[in-house]
Amino acid sequence: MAGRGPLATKLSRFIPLSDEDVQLLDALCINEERFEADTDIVREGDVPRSAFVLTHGMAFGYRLMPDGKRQIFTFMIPGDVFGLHACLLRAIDHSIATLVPTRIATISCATVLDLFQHHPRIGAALWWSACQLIAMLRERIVALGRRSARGRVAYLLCELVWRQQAVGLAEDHAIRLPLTQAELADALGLTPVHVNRILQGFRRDNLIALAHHRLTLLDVERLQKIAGFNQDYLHLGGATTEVRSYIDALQRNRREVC
Amino acid sequence: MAGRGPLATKLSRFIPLSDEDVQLLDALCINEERFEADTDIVREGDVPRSAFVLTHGMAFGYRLMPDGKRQIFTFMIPGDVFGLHACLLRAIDHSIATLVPTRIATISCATVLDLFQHHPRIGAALWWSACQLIAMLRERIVALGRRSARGRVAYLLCELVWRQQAVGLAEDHAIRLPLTQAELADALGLTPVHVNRILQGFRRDNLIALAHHRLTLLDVERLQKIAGFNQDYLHLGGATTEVRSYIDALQRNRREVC
DNA sequence: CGAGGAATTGAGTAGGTTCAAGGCCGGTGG
DNA sequence: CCACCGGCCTTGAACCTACTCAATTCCTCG
Repeated sequence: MAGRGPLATKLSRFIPLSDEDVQLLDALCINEERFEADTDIVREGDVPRSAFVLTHGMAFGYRLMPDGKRQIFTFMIPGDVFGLHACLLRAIDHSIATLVPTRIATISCATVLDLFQHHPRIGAALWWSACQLIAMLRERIVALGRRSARGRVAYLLCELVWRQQAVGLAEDHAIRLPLTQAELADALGLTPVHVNRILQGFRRDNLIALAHHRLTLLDVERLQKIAGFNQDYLHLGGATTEVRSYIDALQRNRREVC
Repeated sequence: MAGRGPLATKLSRFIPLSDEDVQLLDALCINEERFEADTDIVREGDVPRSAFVLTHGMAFGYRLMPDGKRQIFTFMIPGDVFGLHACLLRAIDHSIATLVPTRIATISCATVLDLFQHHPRIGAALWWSACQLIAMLRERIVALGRRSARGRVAYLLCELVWRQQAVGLAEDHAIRLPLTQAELADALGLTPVHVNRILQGFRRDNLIALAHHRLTLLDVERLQKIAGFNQDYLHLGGATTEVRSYIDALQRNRREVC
């Protein structure tokens, strides 16, 4: 794990990567672009040029409504790949902005295709990360559609902590949370005022500690119960042995051809 | 277009397919399994065996909460591919059920991988359909998070009509809509009672006609305004010429290798 | 023709919003 | 070092959208 970049760290959750794989993934992240906090990386209507890997910092995907309301649908943390699917489209249908100073590596569409064609193991791992993205979107829909405000807040806090744990950025259920209550509200379909009241309640009940952009989950079990869910949807278990051996076979074939 | 199956019809929206491609896609759909109405095709916790193509009928993806509440996040119509991303996972995190008698073709995971490796144009088109799925999930999040109940209903009715138009199943903004108001409610995060009142209002305002499971949008423009959106997110415009030529190049390379 | 699910309607309620004001805190400039 | 400023957090009170519960009617299908 030592010296390994966040992308390799994240993908190795799914399937063990060879040294060669890790080097390749780390190499993809060398050419980083730096963005200030509160800056758009991608804007609705842009023509897709490439996929992105977030290596440091934090960002979010959002859309603005005609009346100015904002909905946030994803938070990106180090190791997250995004825009992978959009390469084929005419125009991006949403915006992405940073929350803090953030570094982003770009991967050209050609490189993406090359990875899928020539590096089955990495391709599979990227595919898996897309699964995870889709599962998170589904979970958000469930939260917004059928969970109470308390349940929504509990769910989002758990998700953010679990994801950061998966890339080694959390220690003992504590993470840096550079979000305002307004941003939490825009992610959860609530108003900032109401998010505030709920966070107050959680603090009073000793469920969380949250101050100075630092969040600690004090009672994960009870939070999960409030949210009515568990972390299965993040599919952090890694590939089954069948899938692994299948992918390794592909990888061997590939090498023999070359 | 004549004689072409719904999958080929849908994918050719994105990129022109060769006769060979069409034959291949149609062949994938020959082995259909038939399901009754109101039957689970996939259940939460199942081990993924294959991807699916819905060829006739209609289905939906949903999740049940511990307290029995249900959230529907996707409706599948003919031509839709699903489970494509799940092949790599240990367990499916949601269920899928039919609304009406439905036919489903299964595509083994191996076939999926083969399509991506050996048929770049089809692979790209499947990729595009995944983009569309993701975009629809995002749109649902926006709807549940930031649209009023009226806006949500208007949005979903438009989406269902537009999607059926894209596979030639709608005539003049009219479709078959085999949903109960309870199912609409579970997709929109509302109660059946409230959905009912909103539909009443839409009928009174001559926005829609809806009876006997047949829906007609009488004033799409006004509905769009109520929903505050347009159909860009479905990415029905097809690939740009650059993308097309790039994919065609891949296809040629592939052929030369073989 | 009868039965059961779906649609419809009404009345009362509640969870979350809106509006508005005040307090805290970190950063900046003198 | 302190004073000021602006953004964010916090709190209160009134309001409203959508929910709940319950009863009635309508369809559809056997």
